[in-house]
Amino acid sequence: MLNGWEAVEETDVTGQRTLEDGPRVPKYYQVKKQLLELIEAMPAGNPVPPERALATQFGTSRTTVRQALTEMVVEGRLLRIQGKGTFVAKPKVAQVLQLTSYTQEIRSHGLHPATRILDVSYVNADDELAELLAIRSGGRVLRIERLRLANGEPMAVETAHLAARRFPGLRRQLDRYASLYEALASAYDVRLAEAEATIETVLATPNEARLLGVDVGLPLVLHCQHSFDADGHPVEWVRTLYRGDRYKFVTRLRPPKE
Amino acid sequence: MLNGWEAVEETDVTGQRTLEDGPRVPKYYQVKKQLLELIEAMPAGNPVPPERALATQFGTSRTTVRQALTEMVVEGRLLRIQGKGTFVAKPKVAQVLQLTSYTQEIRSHGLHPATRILDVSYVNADDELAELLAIRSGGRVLRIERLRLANGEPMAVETAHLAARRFPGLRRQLDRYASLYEALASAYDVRLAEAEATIETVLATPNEARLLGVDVGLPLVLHCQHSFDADGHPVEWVRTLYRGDRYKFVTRLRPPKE
DNA sequence: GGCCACAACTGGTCTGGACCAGTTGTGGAG
DNA sequence: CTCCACAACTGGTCCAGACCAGTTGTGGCC
Repeated sequence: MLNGWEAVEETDVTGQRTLEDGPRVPKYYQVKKQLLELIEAMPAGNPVPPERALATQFGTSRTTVRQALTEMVVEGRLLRIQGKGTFVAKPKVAQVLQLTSYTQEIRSHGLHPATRILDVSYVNADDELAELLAIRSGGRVLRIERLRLANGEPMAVETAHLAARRFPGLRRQLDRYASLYEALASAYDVRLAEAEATIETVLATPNEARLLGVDVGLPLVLHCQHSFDADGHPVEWVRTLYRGDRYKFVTRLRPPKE
Repeated sequence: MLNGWEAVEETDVTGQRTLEDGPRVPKYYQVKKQLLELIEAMPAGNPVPPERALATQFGTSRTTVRQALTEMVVEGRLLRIQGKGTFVAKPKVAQVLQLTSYTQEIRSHGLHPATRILDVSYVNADDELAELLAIRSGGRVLRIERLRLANGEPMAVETAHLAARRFPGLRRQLDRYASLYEALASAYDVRLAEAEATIETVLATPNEARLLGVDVGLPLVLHCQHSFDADGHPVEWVRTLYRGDRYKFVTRLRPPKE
């Protein structure tokens, strides 16, 4: 009777019952279905019963409950915080795939954007990066690592790479302007005209998990963007890790050119 | 000595050793790092030692090894088949986000495309679908569910929805042409001009897992596409589930219109 | 009321084991 | 040689338990 969860009627989960006359469905998936029904009418932020209570309620092991909960966390339906509990998650943010600044994008969702600089340093380009930035192998590259937040909450880790030779003194210019794109436009008269991007699923390393405030192994969306100016010269290569549980992406499609 | 794996020198995993003077790193993550090194020089298709052998080799439990392997499967580095074993996976297919047919797209990767029709039926549109297709709520919609394969291997499950009223007799026309888009062009003089798409991470349900030949809970990429003709009228709404371990997506970005 | 220690609670990791489900190999019979 | 039954192997699911790590509540002291 601690949180009132014990008062919920006990549900028997029949692991062997099929959903659609097909082969057996895992027991944890049955638990997931029932949990989805349970949270259906709950507003974002609403607490969900603790794992141990759910295990008792469903008459199953905590491992099985955890597996169901984990899937719902990955899909962005639940938010799990060690020591605090499990809560119904906010809807995903729809990120438009276009060349715009993070700040503008987040503001368009009515959220308050913030950025924390994690590291700014010069590194030497390996073969791959050199080719992307059209510099010689080993050339100097400015590397800017940033944590992107919305309403104080980490949403993405972004690492930008720009050729030092093309943008001399850029590191110092960063202090004068509100954003990298503003610095490029004002100090170097360079604006992004086009980019090529790839998107794929990766899992959070311990480092990334720490930065984003998530558990190790949570699926992230890796977005790598290769940007060009109006003359077609490469400007930057940016690698961004978005929380897969917090984002959906929107884009416009056209037929291929002949 | 069954497969020669026992001859590999035993590695001691120190779960408490930190990677970068930060907090502890999970033991399974250490195992993952070592497995990544192990498979680094292996070609696609190469077998990986069985879980039980790896558990012995690393001096850890099978659960811990499984957790590491699972992450590598999710990331598309390994392919796991029940009863057979675990193998180094093929590189991801880079899918360009544009309006083109599945067949053309797969062929451009030098793979052999195939499509299996799972279901073709008329359904009544709910409010949301009706709005997407610009028909009244409850109106008739042709629903086409297909399994997309490459070299005989399932890659995606696709469900297209089109307004029956706009395309009378489309169901019968499907038998005359090689693809839906060809049928639309030839029988109705309709070509897709533009589409709006969303992309997000979901996990395979038991049904989807069965169709795609993967395990329940594997992360998939959900791609929902709302397509229009040259006059801006909606043509279709398509929901496609791609294997997140097999695909990366490519797109072109431009600045937003003022 | 504020502070602190401790207990109780929460989720995260790991162990060992049992059992299920799919694949492959082996031996015997025809 | 082929076929079949069975054993051994593979990965998938589930259990119970222990322990770790973070959060919150409680009671006692000032």
